[in-house]
Amino acid sequence: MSELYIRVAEDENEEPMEIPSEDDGTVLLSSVAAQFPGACGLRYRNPESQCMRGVRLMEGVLHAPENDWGNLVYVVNYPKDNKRKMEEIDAASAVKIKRGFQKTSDLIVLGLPWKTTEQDLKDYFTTFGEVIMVQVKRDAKTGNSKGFGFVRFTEYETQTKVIAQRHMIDGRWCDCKLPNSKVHVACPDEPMRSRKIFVGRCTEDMTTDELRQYFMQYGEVTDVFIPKPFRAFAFVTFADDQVAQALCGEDLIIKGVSVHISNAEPKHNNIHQLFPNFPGGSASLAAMFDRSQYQFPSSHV
DNA sequence: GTTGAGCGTT
Repeated sequence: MSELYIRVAEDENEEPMEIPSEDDGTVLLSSVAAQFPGACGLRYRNPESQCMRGVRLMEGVLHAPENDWGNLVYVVNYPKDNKRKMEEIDAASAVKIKRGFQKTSDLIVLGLPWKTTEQDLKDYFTTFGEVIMVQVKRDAKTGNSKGFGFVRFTEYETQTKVIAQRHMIDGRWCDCKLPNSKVHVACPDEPMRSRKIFVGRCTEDMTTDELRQYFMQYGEVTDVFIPKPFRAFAFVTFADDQVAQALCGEDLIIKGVSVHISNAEPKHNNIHQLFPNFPGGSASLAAMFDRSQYQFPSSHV
């Protein structure tokens, strides 16, 4: 109750980082994840038993043991396996890469300050890994930045890391994403397993932040979408499709309400809704789309 | 000479 900050580290022997607590003495999982992307909880060594203990987590809120965080160093938990760290998860996905041989692709960098140059971008992103291309998109006439650009890394691991976090560049928070044109091109012949879940029976008081905080315990959340006006459901997207698939069919309790998790259906399931003038039947078209790398514009797949 | 969600002239 007394501390404004609690000390958190990836490992007991590593340099701890101070994480702010809330007014009621709790700590938001999102506060931890802001410094340790992908974190799903905390643990600590109980001074009496010398055993590791989990910190109580309810709906994205971490509660102090014995109502007092004390002076302990708390250790970050990562999804799937408490002993497994983010690097090891990345290593696991590196196995997939070997199999499917995933190349790196250009990443779009959104939210750049107007003044940021390509040299600035290169200097910043080189701190993550070797950079092979940077671009700042500019108006052809004036030369003014359009506020976004592109970056390409040599290592796929670097790309994964960069996408997973936000970036403070010249005083503004920026996001790096796979460009729309490249989404799902990375693994063309893999069957599409959605990273997005449908959350049914939502109540109107559930906010995107609350849903994000809740679902973070299962894995890294990359997007939360609540249709407006209220329609009693939401979409949550995870970084890992396995996390999304594992939750399907579950009934989960959020803010005391039972919500139902199922697969997110594509928003558009009729080709002719997208291309009303396209000749011929839809069967061959559908087959074509199954094999294509096309992503439905602004849909929730 | 302004701006702030988005998606790439060469």
